[in-house]
This record gives sequence, C-alpha cells and structure tokens, in this order.
Amino acid sequence: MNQNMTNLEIAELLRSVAAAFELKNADKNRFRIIAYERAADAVEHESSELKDLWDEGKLKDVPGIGESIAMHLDEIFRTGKSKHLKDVMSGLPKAMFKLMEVPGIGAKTSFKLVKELNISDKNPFNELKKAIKEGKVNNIEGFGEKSASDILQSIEEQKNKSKRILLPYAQRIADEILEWINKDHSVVRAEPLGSLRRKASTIGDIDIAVASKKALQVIEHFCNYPKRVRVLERGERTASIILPSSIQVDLMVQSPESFGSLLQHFTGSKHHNIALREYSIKKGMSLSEYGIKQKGKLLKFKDEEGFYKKLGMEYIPPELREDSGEIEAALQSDIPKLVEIKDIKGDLQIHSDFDIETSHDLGESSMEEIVQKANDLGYEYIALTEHNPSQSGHNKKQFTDILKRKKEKIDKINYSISKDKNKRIQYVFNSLEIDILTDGKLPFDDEVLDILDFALVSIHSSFRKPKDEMTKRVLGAFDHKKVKIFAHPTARLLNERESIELDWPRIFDFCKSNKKYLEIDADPKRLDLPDFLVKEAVDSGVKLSMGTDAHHKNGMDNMIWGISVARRGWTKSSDIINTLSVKEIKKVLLG
DNA sequence: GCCGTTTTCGGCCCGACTGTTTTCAGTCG
Repeated sequence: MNQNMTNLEIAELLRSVAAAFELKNADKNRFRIIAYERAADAVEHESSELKDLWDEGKLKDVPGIGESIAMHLDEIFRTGKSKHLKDVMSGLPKAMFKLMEVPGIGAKTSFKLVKELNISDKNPFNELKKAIKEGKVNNIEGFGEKSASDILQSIEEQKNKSKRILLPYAQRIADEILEWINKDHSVVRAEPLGSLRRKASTIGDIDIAVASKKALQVIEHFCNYPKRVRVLERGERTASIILPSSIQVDLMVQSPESFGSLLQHFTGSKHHNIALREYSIKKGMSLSEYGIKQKGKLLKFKDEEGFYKKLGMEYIPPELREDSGEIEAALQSDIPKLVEIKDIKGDLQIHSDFDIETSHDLGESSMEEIVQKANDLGYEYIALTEHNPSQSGHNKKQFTDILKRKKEKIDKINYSISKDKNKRIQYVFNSLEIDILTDGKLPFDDEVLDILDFALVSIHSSFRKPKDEMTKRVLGAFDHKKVKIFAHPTARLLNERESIELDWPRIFDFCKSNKKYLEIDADPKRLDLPDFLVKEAVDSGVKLSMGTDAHHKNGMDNMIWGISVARRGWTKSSDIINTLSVKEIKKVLLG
C-alpha cells in the first residue's frame, strides 16, 4: 500500500482482502467477501483514477464502494496504509495472493498449497512448479495427479499468454473458428459473443454461441478444432479450448428456441448481466441463459428483442452493455440511435505518399489511389493529412514551398474530380497532421498554416508530463485558427503505451467554446479517443471527427473499428462531423 | 460490506464444469 495507488493496484488489494476474508471467516459473512470482490471489479471498471475522485470527495460515487471501503481508501490516500485492511490480511503469506493469479487457483487452493509446501514469497511460481514435478502436490489431501498437472499447465500458459488481443485480430480468429463450427450440419446458427460482440477495443477470451439441437455433437466437433493446443474443459453444454499464444475460446450450445437468452447471457458484460438480474428479481423474474423464470415457469426467447421487451425495456445494443446507464435508459425508452458505418461520408485522417520531407512515416499509396478508394467507399470527401515536414533542415521558405507544392497537386485533383460527374467523391481537403511541440507551439507560423484548408494537431513526443502542463501544451497548439481537430488525443498505443494525462473537462469545454473537434482514430492499435472518454465528450456536447490514420489505401477500411468505439461511447450520427455532407462540412472546417 | 422504481433492514445473479470425492467444494464467466 502507498499513497499513490493506481486503480489496478487498489483492485488487486481489494481482491486480496476478499480472499483473506474467505479464509478467515469461512462461513460467517460470505456477502462481505462478495462486497469486496464487487468493489474490486468496480474499481477496475472505473474510468477515473480513484485518487482523483478522492481528491474531489467523490469516492462513494463509485457503485460498490460504500461507507466502510471509502474510509479505508481515505486512510490509504492520506497516510499510505490502512490499519484495518492490513489486519485482515495479516498472518496470510504474500505468496498466496500471487499464486491466485493462476487460472484455476482460488483463495482456498492457494492457501493450502502455500501452507503444505512452505512456499516462500520470493518466487512462488517456480517453487510450486518444482513441488509438482517432485510429486509433492498429488499427495496433499484434496489434490491428485490430474489437478497437479493441470496447475503446472496453467502456470506455463499464464507465462506465455499474449497480451489482450486487438479487436480485428480477435475477429479474424473468431471467423476462422466459426467456419470450422459451421461444418457441423446440426449447427443452426453460430455467433461470436462476449467482448467481441460488444466491440471492446481489446479482447481477452473469445466466446462463441451455437444454436443446435445436438449439443454433444457440436461440442465434440468444436473440441476437434485443428488449431487447438488442448481442450481445457468439456461438458454437456459448454466447452473451452486453448489456441496457440494461450488464447482461450469458450463455447456454449443451446437449442434454437432459447438462442435469444443465450445470446443475451453470453454477450455480457458481466456487470450488465448482474445489474439486469438484480433489477429483474425485484420484478419477480429470474434470468439465465435458458430464459426468464416467472412464477416457476420458464419463458424461452428466440431473439434478444423479446428478452428485453419482457423486462419492460427497449432493446439495448451490445456495445452499450457495460452497466453504465444503459438499463436505466432502456427502461425509459431513451437508448440513442447509434451512429452506423453507412452514416460516414468521409475520412478525415489519411496519409499519402506525397513526399512532404517529414521525419515521421510517409504513407504508401498515392493521392490518386486514395481518392479512388474513397470513391469506392462511397465517401463525399477526404482529408490528406501527412505529417508536417521535419523541423530540422527546413526554413520558413522551404516549409512554404513544400506545402504550396502539395496544394497545387490537390487543387489539380479537385479540379479533375469536379469534371467527373460519375464520381461520388467531391472534395479533397488539403490538410496536415502537425506535431504539438513540447512547449505547446507548432513547428511553423501562421503564414505557412494559411496554405492549408485546416489542420490536425497531435502529440508524438514527451508523453509523460504532468496533467496541468500537458493540458496547457495541448490547448496552446489547439488554439490556432487553422487547427480544427486534435488527433488521437490520448496518444495511447494498445498494449504498448499508456494514455497521456489531460484535464478532460477542460479540453471538452475548450472544444465546445471554440468549435474544435476531438478525433476518434480508427487505427486498431490506437482506437483513440477511448470509448469511455467518447461518452464523456459526447455528454459534454463535444463533436467528434473520425479518421482512419491510414498509411496505405487499405487502411481506410479500418473505419468500422472507429465506429465500434463511437457506438460504445453512445454516439449518434449528429455527434460526428464526418456525417455531414460535403457542403456542410466545408462550413465547419474552412470557417 | 453494499444498497434502495416495494426496503435504511434484509436481502444480496445464475449456472456450468472439474477433480476428488461418494455428494460436493472450488473456481470461473
């Protein structure tokens, strides 16, 4: 424990406390254990840092954190430790909490192993592995050959487990498995569910639901998937396999007349389902993957619409099912009509191969290829947004010359587009993605900027600066008249680089007052703004811009992933400037 | 320990699978 614990560390602490309670008062108060686990979940789920919420006196606004836990956290943030939580965990070996990271090892198993084998805190995983190999584990009461070797395998898999899977890659893996599953003739329908169906930016496990009257046959077929490394479990209705890189695939089978309930159950999220079930209990209904039980009778649902309707709710799109207000909205028929890919009329961040003498990466496709691709996608407009020419080795005249050359080329393209009545595409914006320098300035002055139609700004260096300094830096650059869009605003790279720290409410206010726009960068390794900030931005009345950040014409197909983020952020088409017609967007960007 | 669209007290989501047992505890999603 320390004064500056992150949400992840706090969640881990609360989970350890839950485990400690589980061991210490076995049957006394199991709901306290659940309360701590739910608090841990809530902290992990929370988009703001708890320390910041504590600063603002809002700790108890986090659902799952009440009087008592808030008090302990307050003590931690003030003094760096909590006497009570420390007492709860006292006498339990640290190694125990570490071993619980292994799938299949819970509190009780972990405690028993550490105690029986005298495992030290130093390297519990290696010590446990060694004990298993020496045959010491299968002699412990409650363990056997199989459980010992399962644990060994779990530790190994945990070690080589890849990071969370990027959305499009998870989709490809799921598509391949679906192709295999559909070879079984008893399969009526098969769908990828879980976080993949909710279109989360990264995916942990891959979940698949199948409608079939022959569950056992489907499960047999699934477990024979050629790319499997091993079968993790295999029951009458569900099965799990492990793929290379320790990717887990879970399968659930249900008869076609109940497939709607299975879709609903297996799509999740866990938080959404729990909230939904708690609400339903009050209405005298009990929900499960089999249907809705009411007065002892089981009602079955072929589709999800009927399921939600029975609960007195509007249909909730999968992307919204995170227990972040969607149930309340659905009860009041207040679910927004979410933006769709067909609403998008243009792509506002694309890099061509025009040699702009940048120190960043150039695109790989020519302007002409990109314009053709945009036309194929049905777009009315695009923006060509190469990185700015490098600062070193260019003086003002050279900047001007390069940008004038680019403008001439785009002018020609626009002229030829205007002559071709068969083309959907009507305008190419002459733009640029400009670095925000460390001091908040842009690399060149207004005269050079004037050559452009408009500009994007973004951060590509000095990512780790304090929130206030970073916010001033961004607003300094964003303030220029020609600058309309802040591109990939958090600068995060999924699995690789954390988001920068910004005062978001201040950024949102600035955008609203000054007609500036925040980008959703649709590049699958960015997906930036992240969904929860999209929701906050939209709630604050900020308008967004969509860009694929394509560095090759094929990258323009990535718009769909940006749309997924927008939808998860409760975005309507009117919240996004790229849904405007070419005539309207010129007023917005050229003004 | 948390929480309130019947409640400030009395509830707390629901079910599957596995190994080690011989009816169930532990774990997971």
